Formats: sequence, structure tokens, C-alpha cells
Amino acid sequence: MDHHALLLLGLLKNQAQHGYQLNDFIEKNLARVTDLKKATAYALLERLRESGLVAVKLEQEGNRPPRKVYAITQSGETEFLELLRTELSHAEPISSPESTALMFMTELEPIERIDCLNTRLEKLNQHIANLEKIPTHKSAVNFALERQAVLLKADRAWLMGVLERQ
Amino acid sequence: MDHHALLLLGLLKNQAQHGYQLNDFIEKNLARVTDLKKATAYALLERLRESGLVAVKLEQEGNRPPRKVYAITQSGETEFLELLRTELSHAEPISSPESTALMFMTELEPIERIDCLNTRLEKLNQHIANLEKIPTHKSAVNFALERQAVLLKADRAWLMGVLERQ
DNA sequence: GCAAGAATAGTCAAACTTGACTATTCCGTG
DNA sequence: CACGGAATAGTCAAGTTTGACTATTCTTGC
Repeated sequence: MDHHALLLLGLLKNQAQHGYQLNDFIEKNLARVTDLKKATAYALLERLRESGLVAVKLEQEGNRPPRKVYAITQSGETEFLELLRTELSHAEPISSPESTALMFMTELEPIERIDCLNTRLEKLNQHIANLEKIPTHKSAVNFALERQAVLLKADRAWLMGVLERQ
Repeated sequence: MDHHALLLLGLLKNQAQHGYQLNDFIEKNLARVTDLKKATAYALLERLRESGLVAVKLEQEGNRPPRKVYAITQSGETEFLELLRTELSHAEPISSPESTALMFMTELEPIERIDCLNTRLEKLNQHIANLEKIPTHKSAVNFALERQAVLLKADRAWLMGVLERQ
């Protein structure tokens, strides 16, 4: 949850926005480095408002329905920096769901197993290709994308090794 | 959620157990490759029972309080294999919370930033050391541990590169 | 033989997440 | 200028997760 808050606060620190803008930006630019979903974002924004970390203003434009513009508050900025330091200093084992299946893969017959692993390999390759298609981002988002690519490639290299051993 | 179910079904396929045994085993042996927590496991076991994938039997031993022994059912085994195939064939971008902080790290002054990254590096090293301390597991759990180690090392190598660039 | 701590075996309220859904306005084309 | 699809802007019920808590039984040292 903290990392989700960090993301929203970070985006709002850069610029006050309404929900749609936020979600649109995340979907279009950050989908590969975060898993924050729209409904989650709205719920979290509401919680951040309750805690006074963001402020909401209603804005009417033309005769569109009024929309909520979220802006980070002073205490939000403080919290942002605190969260940033904590999360940046943090490292945890990468326990992605995918590891679970590996623990049981010998329960499948070799043929089937190899089949599944090949499918996995294809998907990994696709993700890597997608990442490389993204034009170099101006901001520090690059770091996240870079890390993502490094991890995916390491995963691929390992997977290929496993396949050879089968 | 699917990977959590997969884990429990997989463990029960190997052997019927009661909740404590399951959780104890996970904590002591799998903590580094899964994030399934005790309360989550109990809740999930109950849901699996409702869906008929596991069966519960009360067992009294000595005058200890009766405990619930969970066993996988026939349809549980089917579901297990299905889940296994799906998850094994799956690959997703590794969006760990840690990536989020990277997107904003330039918001910290260089000195502080380097400090945080060094702390992160230390923690990464610790996790890697811990992983290598684990005696080679007999089962396919090894694959998960191996992958984990590979990913952590890739993360470390990348992080060291970033630190050099600062 | 008893007190303290470990092991055993969970439970629960509160928080978090999300797929699916709603509703309005804008815009391009025929 | 009417209509359909995209863009805009969310909401909500249902499901999932977990930190903190409870309660009993064993076990070991003194």
C-alpha cells in the first residue's frame, strides 16, 4: 500500500491532477512498472484525503460534469519524502506468483512441463520486447523501466537454462 | 490468489496436514519464495473447503484441542493441475513495490539518495546471503529458490551500476 | 511440582483491492 | 444534425489480506 501512496503523491507533487488524468497517465506510461489499478487509485485518493495528505477541489469546465482535482498538501509532501526514503532503502525478496508454480513443476509430465515453460518463455520475450519499444522516458521513470528490463532478462536467461536441463 | 491456492493444494497433494503444520512449513522453508501469511492461509483453506477442493476432518490427539486436518479432494487434484499449468505458462512483469521509489529518487539530494541506495544494497546482499545459506532442498522448491537468487543478483548488479552512475 | 516460555491452533475486525458497472459529454461521419 | 463510439469520471459490492489477538497444552529448568 505504501508504494501505491508513494506513486500517487509523487505524481501529484509534480502537478495537481484529477483522477482521470492520473489513471490515464499510469495506464499509458507506468503500466509496466506498477500494478496500481483505477479503482484502487480512487479509493486510495479518498483515503489520502481523509488523512490530509491531499486536498480535493471541485472544478467545473464548460458543461462537463464537475471533476475532482487532487493536489498534494504540505503534510503530503512531508509524507512523500518519508515514504520515498523508506521505500528507496528497502529491498525484499522478489516473490512473484510465478515462483510458486516452479515448486511443483515436476508434478507434470516432462512433455507438458516443457510445453508450459516454452509458453512462459514466449511471454517473457514479449514483455521484454514491449519494454524496449517504449521510447526512453525523460524522467527517472527510466530507472524503474531499466530495472524491470534487467530483471526480466535475468528471468529469461534462467528459464532458458532450466529448459536446457529438461 | 491463484498462486496461493496452488501452493496450499500442492502441499496438501503431497500430504494431508493441519493448519499449523502447513503454516509452519511455509514459514520455515518457503518464506523466501512465497508471501502467503498465516491468516491468509486459514482464510483460503476455508474457501477451498467451501469449493470442495479440500476436505476437513477433525482429529483429536491426547487431550490437545481437536484440530482440523485438511486433505485435498479429487476435484482439488484436478484443479491443482489446471492451476499449475496456467501459472507455469504465465509470465508477468515483475512489478515489485521497490520500483516505485526508483521513479522518484531524483527528488532526493544526491547525498541522501546514495545513502538510501546503499542501504538497499546492503539489504539485497543480506537476502542473497540468506538464500545461499539454505541447504539445497531435495524437491523442486529448488527451482523457485534458484530463480529467486538469480533475480536478486540481477537486481544487485543493476543497483551497483546505478550507484556508480551517481 | 510449578512458573515461564515455546508450541499448537486458530479467529476477527479492519483495511485493501478490483472487475464490472454507470453515466455524461464530446467528436467525426454520413 | 443524428448516431455511435471514444473520452471523461467515477462508484460499488464482493472478494482478499493481514496485524493483532486469544486460548490451550507441552516442556524444561530450578
